[in-house]
Amino acid sequence: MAITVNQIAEKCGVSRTTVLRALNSQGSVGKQTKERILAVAKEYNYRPNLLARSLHHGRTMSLGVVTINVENMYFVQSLNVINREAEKRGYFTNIVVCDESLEGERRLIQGLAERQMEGILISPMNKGKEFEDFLLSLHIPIVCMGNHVSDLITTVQVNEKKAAMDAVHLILSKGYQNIVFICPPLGAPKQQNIYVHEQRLAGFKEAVLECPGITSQIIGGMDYLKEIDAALVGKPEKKTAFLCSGDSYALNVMRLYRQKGLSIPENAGLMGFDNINVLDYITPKLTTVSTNLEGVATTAVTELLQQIDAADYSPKSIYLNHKVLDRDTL
Amino acid sequence: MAITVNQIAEKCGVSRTTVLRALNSQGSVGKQTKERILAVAKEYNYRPNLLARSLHHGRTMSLGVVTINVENMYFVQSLNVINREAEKRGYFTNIVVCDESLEGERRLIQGLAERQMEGILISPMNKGKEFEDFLLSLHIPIVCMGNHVSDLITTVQVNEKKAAMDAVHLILSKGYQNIVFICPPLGAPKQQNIYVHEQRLAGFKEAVLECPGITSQIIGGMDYLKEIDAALVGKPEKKTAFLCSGDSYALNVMRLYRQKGLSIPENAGLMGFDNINVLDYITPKLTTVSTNLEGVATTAVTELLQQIDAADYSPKSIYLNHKVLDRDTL
DNA sequence: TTGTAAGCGTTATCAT
DNA sequence: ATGATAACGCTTACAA
Repeated sequence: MAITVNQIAEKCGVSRTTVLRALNSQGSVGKQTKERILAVAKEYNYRPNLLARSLHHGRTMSLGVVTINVENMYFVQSLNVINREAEKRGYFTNIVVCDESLEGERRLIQGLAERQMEGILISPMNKGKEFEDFLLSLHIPIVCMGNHVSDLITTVQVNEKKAAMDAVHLILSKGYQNIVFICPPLGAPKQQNIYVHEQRLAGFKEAVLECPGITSQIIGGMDYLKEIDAALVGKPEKKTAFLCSGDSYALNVMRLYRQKGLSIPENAGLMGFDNINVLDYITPKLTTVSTNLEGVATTAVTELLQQIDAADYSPKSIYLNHKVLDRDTL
Repeated sequence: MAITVNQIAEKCGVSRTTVLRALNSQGSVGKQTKERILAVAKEYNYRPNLLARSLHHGRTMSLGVVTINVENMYFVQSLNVINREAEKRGYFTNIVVCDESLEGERRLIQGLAERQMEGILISPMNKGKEFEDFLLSLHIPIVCMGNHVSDLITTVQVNEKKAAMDAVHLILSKGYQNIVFICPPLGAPKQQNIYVHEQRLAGFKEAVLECPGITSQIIGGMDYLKEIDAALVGKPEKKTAFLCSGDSYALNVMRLYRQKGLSIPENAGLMGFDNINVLDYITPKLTTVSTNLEGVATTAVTELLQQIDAADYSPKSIYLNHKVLDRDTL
């Protein structure tokens, strides 16, 4: 469709080499010839074929990013950061979305590899030995964000367990005596990677155990809204707070309470996780934990680029600091 | 890095042709040879280089999508739809984000073209003759969503003008006598494409003109929150509603009112545009106009694929129907 | 100043 | 059943 170097060469009656020299202004080309070549290139709107170029020198200068269903908002806000950071270093960013399918994620990663991405950023939904082997077998620099898959792959995350413990401590410091941990991903199929949520669960359990006299409960699965009522039966005198393993779950709880004519935090405390952008628009302001999505993304890109550049890179586990945001729902 | 057909051939002491036949199980290959080849391919994890393949037969089976700053939420929700639709037809989707830079948008489009995308989907931020010429000069199938750039490029949109008129009529039907149209993009640099918002403005003006006795005002620019107070001076007895050219602006107004201790819709009516996903979490439920983002996205992909397949495709203007959502803020 | 030739990895055609 | 050869578009030695 577009004109090629060869065609320009033919039209101008010179060799491709000369055309190249003219286009890239390197080496020496006769003034007349150069003008003629540039004129033709412009007229036919020459545009280099980057596939061919990449094929030649083995570099695409492109990174692949695999995103979960963007509607989930979690992680979406990292995309800008990733893009900006990569662009600074001269890389092109290819984002693909896997629409919450385990198999889809694998296929997309494979596709990115076949398209010769120089590195891949991923917040994996898959897990397990087989998936780990798959990733390793690609022999491509990879960095995981959040979910952990392998010690041989650099993972950037926050210390989720510690974060959950801090959350529990904050809740207790406000005088709550009953804590319900809401973690829908626990109901996900076993093959699915819910490392982040498992860590939060672990932190929750440990923190609660340390405090005798506190009652607690765990709700997993996507029907959590329906289980909330049952959870409160028999604890009339206890001050209850919900700790949700993700802000959007907390927002759903908030909506449910509103629908029932109850209010937060008067009738129950509420706390989320992640500090997603939409919270700006929500009232009351949700108490939550910032898991520094932007920071994780930036670090992940930096780390990925290092891995691409350095022959002797060795995989790391990087923990960014989280921050408890004490706002209005506790 | 990864092993190539040539290397397999060498290792097995056969020609590439034979290797290919074995890998693709076409043509006939000796049983022994085939086994040997497959074994080596598996051992070294052979993975076809799609750049090379594409270079050969001139097809990448990939679409490019250019997204504005994803934090804006508008349009983000289309990404899933686009991806799903493209995948159904066997296409790979490459998303890139331009981070609200006019120049960045151009560079990315160019980059996608150089990477031989077979078609490009875009909700353009640029406009004008020069940009139009740029797009046309690429000689690649392109479909615009929302913003219009050229009659020679298929554009999928809703009738924004009509939608704005419908919005005004709804507001008036509720007894409001003063309407403030809030449209921050009007303050954007002149080179920026704000076609959608201009259409909404036009619809607003026309609808208001038809109703004598109604007072109205237009606030443009990003400082709209600061101008709201001034706008209400001298209209104490008039029932006022804000019509915002985008849901997020409306959410900001809502927040402002809340901060002042006022409430919506008691102290003022409020209406948005687009029906973005986050509205699900917001109370009171924002009255708005659904501009069918998903529908636009689906249609755009379908149209783009048609354009890729059919040699005789001719550009269209496609209008999807909008829907006024009469909810709780009027 | 200009050109020739080989190569990147894949595929298709035509031979043996 | 297997191979040789050319081609896709671009780059880079190495000549002339």
